Parts: sequence; structure tokens; C-alpha cells
Amino acid sequence: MIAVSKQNAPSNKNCPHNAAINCTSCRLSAICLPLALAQEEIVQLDEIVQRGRPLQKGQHLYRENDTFSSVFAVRSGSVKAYSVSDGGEEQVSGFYLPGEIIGMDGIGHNRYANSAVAMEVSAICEIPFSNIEDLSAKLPNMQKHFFKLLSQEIVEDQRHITMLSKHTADERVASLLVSISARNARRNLSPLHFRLPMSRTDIGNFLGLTIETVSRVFSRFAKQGLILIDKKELEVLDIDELKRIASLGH
Amino acid sequence: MIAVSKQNAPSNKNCPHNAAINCTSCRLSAICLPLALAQEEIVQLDEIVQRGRPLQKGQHLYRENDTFSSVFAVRSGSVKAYSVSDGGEEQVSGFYLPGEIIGMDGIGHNRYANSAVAMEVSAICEIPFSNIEDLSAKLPNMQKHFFKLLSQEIVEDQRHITMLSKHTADERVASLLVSISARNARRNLSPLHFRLPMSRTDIGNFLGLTIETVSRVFSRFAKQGLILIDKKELEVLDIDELKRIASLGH
DNA sequence: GCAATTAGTTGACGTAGATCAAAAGACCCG
DNA sequence: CGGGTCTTTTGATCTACGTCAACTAATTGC
Repeated sequence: MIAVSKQNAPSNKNCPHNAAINCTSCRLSAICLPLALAQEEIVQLDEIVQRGRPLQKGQHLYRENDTFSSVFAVRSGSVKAYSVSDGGEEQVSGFYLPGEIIGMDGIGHNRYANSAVAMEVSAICEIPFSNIEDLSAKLPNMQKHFFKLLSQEIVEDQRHITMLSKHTADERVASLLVSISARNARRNLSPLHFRLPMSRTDIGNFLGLTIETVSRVFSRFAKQGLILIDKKELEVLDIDELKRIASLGH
Repeated sequence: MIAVSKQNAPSNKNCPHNAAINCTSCRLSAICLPLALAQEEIVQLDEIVQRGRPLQKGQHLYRENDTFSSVFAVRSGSVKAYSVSDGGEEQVSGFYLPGEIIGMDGIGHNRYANSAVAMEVSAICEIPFSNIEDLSAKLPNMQKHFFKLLSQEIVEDQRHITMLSKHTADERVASLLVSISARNARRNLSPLHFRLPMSRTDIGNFLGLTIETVSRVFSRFAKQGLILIDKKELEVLDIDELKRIASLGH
């Protein structure tokens, strides 16, 4: 992820929530840092990144309408972003895994448009946005990186719009599984055997489906030999077929 | 909108497609420029903005996968953004009215993620992105403005996700009408009487509905005395009820 | 100015997924 | 370890919207 704080606290390199003490040594930097950033630029970024204590499951990183101040990088664990509409309905807008940046929806109106909550014990890097702005004015690569990050989130959201607008329940679920698989692969974790950090309720909410439909699709995929699923533990048996389903035209 | 070119071509102030020759005098500047930008900063922006000849209906501004180079401000007319998935299915991702910026999805991967096509004769300002980057490094307000623009598009897309995921056909259509009404009001046009620039097909595609459903909802709204609709000409009779429907919890 | 094409409306019917319901595991806590 | 709560699964039924079809009214082109 972007980085961890400068503090020279004793760090246990074997603990996943404390695996690095700066961006340079963070094994996620390839994901969350611009490839283009030079070593000395990363050091400057390190200066502004703050690392807090790990969040427990259910703890919030920020809440909808809180005054915007920072964006956050997930270092370990996983985070869910959601918003609540007038009618009290919850909409899950995204899941964030290690190396991914959350909170950029707050820039536009100086308030977070979503709440962000840890789905499990998670370590988070906080990057005050005012510092990003200052640094971006000095380092063209940094500015470019954040423009790109924001733009990529737009493209991601638009893909999700297409998913909700044009795809069946099977296609949506397959697409989510393929996405998580690919994001795990990027972190050098197994793309075929992993634990889903989110509940069926969250999956359904994210995909615009009911929990019952999600459950039925999982059962069907299992029966077809595409996956093995035991509660949140997932083994992908036929990733190609899942990809095929995910990209179906409807 | 952002601006028009420096060229001192004779401009007919009464022609809607040629209403201004620079950002300073453009009557859309309040919408498309950062309020925070100082007069002299606007002048610098003027320098980089290019104005081409008006696009005819059906002409493309750019196409999906074209190399990204510029973002565009709609000065008059209206533009539709859409992408085509593997299966050849089209997804309309947005409608852009005067004062609005299009093309920012291209920043992330240096290729446009959508195609953009004029829905009617439209005047467009082109702003090369490399110039925006240079200017943003010099003018903090400019950088802030573009970060905000990108972030606002994220929030907008997420609202759309909620719409598709949680709202009925009536709620979606009401929501679109309220949105267009509000955007017209911002341009000092009538919020209650306007022409829909897009076809029923585009509306349905954007809202994740079939053309038949859109047509039926319009008919129902008309029968309920909420709107008067004749082809693309729309009169809103009960905006409050439309807003109520649009914000329903489902 | 009149076929030909395209856009929109309306109706009858079908279906994917929602809703309702019940039961079986997990998981928590005293 | 045993009762309560929460999550997940599975089945039966319902419904909003899609699909198919027929018609009308614009718009285009010759």
C-alpha cells in the first residue's frame, strides 16, 4: 500500500498487520504506488503517510458526511464502502483489499459520500489529502498518479453500472469472484483458493441481488463443479468458465 | 463551460453555438470553472482551451480505446457517453449537458473507456490534458478543481449504481427527469419545460430498462398529471411529486 | 409528395429474481 | 456446554419488468 508511518515502533515482520514500516519496504507498493515514482519520491510520500492501530471488524474508518480529510490505503484485511439513502436503504459501493485506496469520493464536496467499515481486522495507512495536494504540485508523477487513481475508480464504477444494468445474477456473481481472484493474484496470493471477507448480505447488496439469490447461485456453481464453497472459504475449480460467464453479453 | 479558443473569429453573440470567445465571457463559466479560480487564472486556462467547429448530431467526439489526450466541455447541445462490451451490448454511461465535462475516464489508462457522441448539433471546448497537468502544478486552485471534478464523477456514478440496484422503473425515470430539470435550472433555463435531447432507447439503456418500460412509465406519469409529454418535448407539472418518487426507498 | 425506414406506444404473456417461509448450521456468551 | 442469535440454505409462490407482437406516427430519402 502507499506506506506506513515513520514511527520507529518495533515491527514484527511476520505479522501481516505490521509487515512494513515504510512505503519503500512495503511489499504492496507495486500495487498502490505509481510505478513511475522514483525512489526519492517515495521517500517524500513516506513522510506524510500515517499508520494507526489496526481496525477491528466492524470499526469505521470514516462515516458518510464526515468532513473529508484523508484518503486511506488498505494494508491488510478488507474494507467495505457503503452509503445509506434517504429511505434508510444501504448500498454497498465497493470492497477494498490490500493495496487499494479508499475515500476518494470525499474530495468533491469535502465530505465522504460513503461510510467505510472494516470487514475483518485490518491495518490501514492514512494519507492526509492536503499533503497529497502539496506533494502533487511539486512532483508531477505524484499528481499524475492521483489523477489516474481517481479516473480508474470512475471506470471501475462504470463497469459496475454495466453489470447491474445488463447482466444476470449468474454473471454478476461470477464477475465478482473473478475480480477478487484477480486482485488476489496481483498480491501474489492464490487466485484459486481464498476466503471471501464479506457476508452474503454484502455480496447481494453490492451486486443488486437478494441474499437468497446469491446463495442459490453459489449452490448452482458448486453443483456445476465451478467452485467449492464452504461458508466463506472458496476454491475456484474452473476459472475459465467463470470468466466466460462473467463476460457474457446477456 | 471551460472556455473557447483564443481565435478572434467574428462571433455572433446570439448564436448559441458561438456565444463566447473565451472563458471569462462564457456565461457557463460559473458551472464549469472553479469558483475559486481568480480572473488571471482563468486567463491562463483560456490559453490552452481549443474550440473546434460544432459537431453534427451523431458525430463522435472520441471513441472507446482511442488514445486519451483531452477532456471536453460541452458548450451547447448535448453528448452521450457509452461503451460496448465484449458481447456487443451497448451501455450508456451518461448524458452531458452544457457546462459539463466529459472524457475524464480516459486518464486512468491513457485510453477513453467510453465513446462520446453528439445527440444534437453541439459546440465543444477541448482542453488537452497535458496542459491541464502543467497548469495544475502551477495553480493549486486548478489542481484542486480537477481533483474535485473527478471525485464528483465518482459520486455521481455511485448514485447511479444505487439507482440501478435499488430503485423501480418509476423511481429511475423520475430521478432522470429531476436531474435534467435541476441541471437546466443551473443554466438558467426553465426547469419545468424542456426538450429531452436523448431517445427513449438511450433513456432505457442508461436506466437499465427497456424502451417499452420507459414508454409506459412516461404514459403513466402523464396520466397521473405529473408531466405532459409530446415526443421529446416535456413539461413538468408536479416536480415535487417527481422528486418524492425519485427519492423513494424502494 | 410518397414509399421506406425509424422511433414510439400499447397490449398480451413469460420469466428471472424478489418475497415469504422454514429449517439447519455457525457462533456467541454466560 | 447449552440456549439464543445471526447467517446461510432451500423451497414455494409472486411480481415487476422483459419479451414478443402489432400498430401509429415521425423522419428520411428519392
